[in-house]
Amino acid sequence: MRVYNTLTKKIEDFIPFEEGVVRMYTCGPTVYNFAHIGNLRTYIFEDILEKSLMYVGYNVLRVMNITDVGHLTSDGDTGEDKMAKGAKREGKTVKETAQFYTEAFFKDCSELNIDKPAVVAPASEHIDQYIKMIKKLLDDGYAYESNGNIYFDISKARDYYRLSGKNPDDLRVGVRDSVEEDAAKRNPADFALWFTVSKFQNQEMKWDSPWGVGYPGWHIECSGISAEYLGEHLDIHCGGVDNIFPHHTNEIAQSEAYFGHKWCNYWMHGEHLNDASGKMSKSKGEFLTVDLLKEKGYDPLSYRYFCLNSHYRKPLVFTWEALDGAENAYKKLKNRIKQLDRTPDLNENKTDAYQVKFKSAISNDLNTSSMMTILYDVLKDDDLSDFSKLYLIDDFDKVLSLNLIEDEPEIEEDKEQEILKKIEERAQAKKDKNFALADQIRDELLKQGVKLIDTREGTTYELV
RNA sequence: GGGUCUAUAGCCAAGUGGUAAGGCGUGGGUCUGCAACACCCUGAUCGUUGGUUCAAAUCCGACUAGGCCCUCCA
Repeated sequence: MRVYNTLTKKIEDFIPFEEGVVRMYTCGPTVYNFAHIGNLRTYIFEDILEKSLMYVGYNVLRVMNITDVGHLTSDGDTGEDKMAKGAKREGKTVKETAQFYTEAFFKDCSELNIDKPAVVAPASEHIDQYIKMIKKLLDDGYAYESNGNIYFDISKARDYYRLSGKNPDDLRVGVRDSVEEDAAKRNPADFALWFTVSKFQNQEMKWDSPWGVGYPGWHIECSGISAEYLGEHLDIHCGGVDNIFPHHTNEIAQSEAYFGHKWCNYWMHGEHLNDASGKMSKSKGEFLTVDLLKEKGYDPLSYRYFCLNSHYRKPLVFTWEALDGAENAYKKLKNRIKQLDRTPDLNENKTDAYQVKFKSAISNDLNTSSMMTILYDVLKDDDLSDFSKLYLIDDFDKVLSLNLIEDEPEIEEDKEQEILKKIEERAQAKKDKNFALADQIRDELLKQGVKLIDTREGTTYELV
């Protein structure tokens, strides 16, 4: 399997530390509001990655954090704490808010067929782990205390900027107006590991620590949780591109300082979903959620299809027109599959070749678009029995997760008789050229969820 | 200002040096009482411009346009 590694900026062979096992960490959501479909794009990518790894034979150990402790509300560090603001808006405690949006997040995921990682770790439940790490970083001289807070000294880190490719001399502190410089830091680029003093004294969630009552910095959360569940070597770390700097950069600095060796070999980042005006955000433009798509009558899986037709490392522009196209294509695809004959008749030597092709699409840095093409090739192959097609589609769907094959809905005996009777009546009406009656019967059945299909061999039906 | 990514038909998109996959849409057609379904046909020389090469969408340079990041947004 070959993947693009942000660390080396190259597509390289994937080799895990332990043969056959992949330790994978994915940054999870901050649960102060609903996720928008742009957020979800990244989770779709990670889901495809996990399933692809399993498809080619790896055992995947995957961990995701849930950020439920204080972070800031706006893009800069002004404003209220995100969690606190969310809670206030809802008239709930921070904990209740976190709970509510965590559930909402996983509900969205499930509608998009995104599997829940084996371990889902709320940041607020791993404070001891962060304290343990921070202590060691202080002991080893990587961190220092200043004005009540603990900071990481980036000058001690090995090649701090290597993930982001940035040049420290060119970084500007406070490029965005809303960002203020923290005078307590030795180097403006140092970052906080533990706060006891901050602009947000009204934190609802605070914990005791050797340095006083306070709360952890954002970055230590992922390093801590990852260390706790996945140990000192990580194979793949994922997230959105916006996390490359500073979040992942800081994670590398902390974790490697803590372990004393290289920590994670592969860094993979999902590109953003943009709208016509650029980056999608919760504060601007239409707030696109899975629920909104459903309200507008879309199948959430049409959005998954839309994402799979593109590549995770390419920015994708969302328009309703594009989603319409995806929904149309997705429905057509499912419809074609539905019409395949399920009589067992497997053509093994032919299916193998397609599976090899599919694997090579996976190996090509998760080329989902090619995977889709192979799927269409299978459907079009006249030398393949319907059963073989279904076998392959079912196999590919382990990665694609588009519910391509659905069980035939069970139908009761007398209900079936009734439908067949109606079809008879309609056939007679057509014979008599009584098309009004024929159409009426068709409409009535459709209202009951029975769609008639006229073919040369006669009329059949399907349940919709 | 710096970093980074992207640029292929109306839209999504494959392509990793040998003369442009696939999907959606559009238009035309077959089938049909009509419709739906299905099926057939239908389109681009690859942002611009230099260069390397027998050969470039594919490699290198410049330019143009756009996205994202530069302290807590996936």
